Amino acid sequence: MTAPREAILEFLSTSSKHMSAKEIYTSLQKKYPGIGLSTVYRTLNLLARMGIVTKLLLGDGQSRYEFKSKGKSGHHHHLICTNCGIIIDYREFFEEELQLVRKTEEKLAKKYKFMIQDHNIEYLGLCEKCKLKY
Amino acid sequence: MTAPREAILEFLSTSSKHMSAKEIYTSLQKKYPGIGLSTVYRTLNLLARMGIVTKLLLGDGQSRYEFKSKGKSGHHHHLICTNCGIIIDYREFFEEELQLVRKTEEKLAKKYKFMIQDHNIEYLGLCEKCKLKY
DNA sequence: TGCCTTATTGACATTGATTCTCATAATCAA
DNA sequence: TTGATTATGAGAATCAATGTCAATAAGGCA
Ligand SMILES: [Zn+2]
Ligand SMILES: [Zn+2]
Ligand SMILES: [Zn+2]
Ligand SMILES: [Zn+2]
Repeated sequence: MTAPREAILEFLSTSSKHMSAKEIYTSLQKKYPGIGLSTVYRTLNLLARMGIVTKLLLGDGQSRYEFKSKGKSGHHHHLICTNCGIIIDYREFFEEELQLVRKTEEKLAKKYKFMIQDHNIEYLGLCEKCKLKY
Repeated sequence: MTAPREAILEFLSTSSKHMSAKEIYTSLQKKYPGIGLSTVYRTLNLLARMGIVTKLLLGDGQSRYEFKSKGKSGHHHHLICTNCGIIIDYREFFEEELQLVRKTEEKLAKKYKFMIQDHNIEYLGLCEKCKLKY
């Protein structure tokens, strides 16, 4: 763990969610001048490969990253407005939902001989504001 | 519906899945020379906005598109190898999953005042081959 | 049918996020 | 220290996707 990496990880783990690489880079300049954009990208990819952060692909032209906090309180899925791009983290799973995910993972692992490591579930639609404007 | 649009839609609806814009463009050149790459992109975005094709963001640097065939036999979710990128469409555990998706949609719609239009569910892991090489 | 308005097309240029390159600097185990 | 190894930062390069714009095509109407 080097200083730039710690700075990035520390920032991600305390910041609000779903930041782009450039947003992270800019935010870090204030407290950590001199850090390079390349390092931000490299570190984010590294942390993603290590399973410490999640890389989100939301179709707005840039990847977004969020710290993957452990435990039930951290894990969540996304509700995304296809018009304005707002992202809502929701954690109100049905017990059934967790059970089903586990069961599906098992079945898929067996049938397709995959080693399943993660899942993404997202719902897309229009948020309260964008609903009105169609 | 113009000729280029029909060509793209016809191609997508009969081709194998998950094609990138450039792959679609190249494939069409054979049967439909003269079609422009811009037109391919414009048409894919149009069809995606119309809900006729699905735009997939898989993190390999380019969007992929698949025809969204109606009915239970068409709708599916994805199992993706994070190492080699292979994508498996799975359709089998559908009844339970569909019920749960509907129930979750209702709950989210009410709580967050969203109008939910679609969902993505994907499982990530290592495929049979990539499992061995870690 | 012929005319006119509007939408679409294709070639090309441009943008912009991400990755690459490479010389310098930090890390770490003897 | 010392030398081998890895990480860094500045800038260049890549390349998917979008924008521009003149030329075409579509579609409505007399
Ligand atoms: Zn919105
Ligand atoms: Zn989130
Ligand atoms: Zn694989
Ligand atoms: Zn598919």
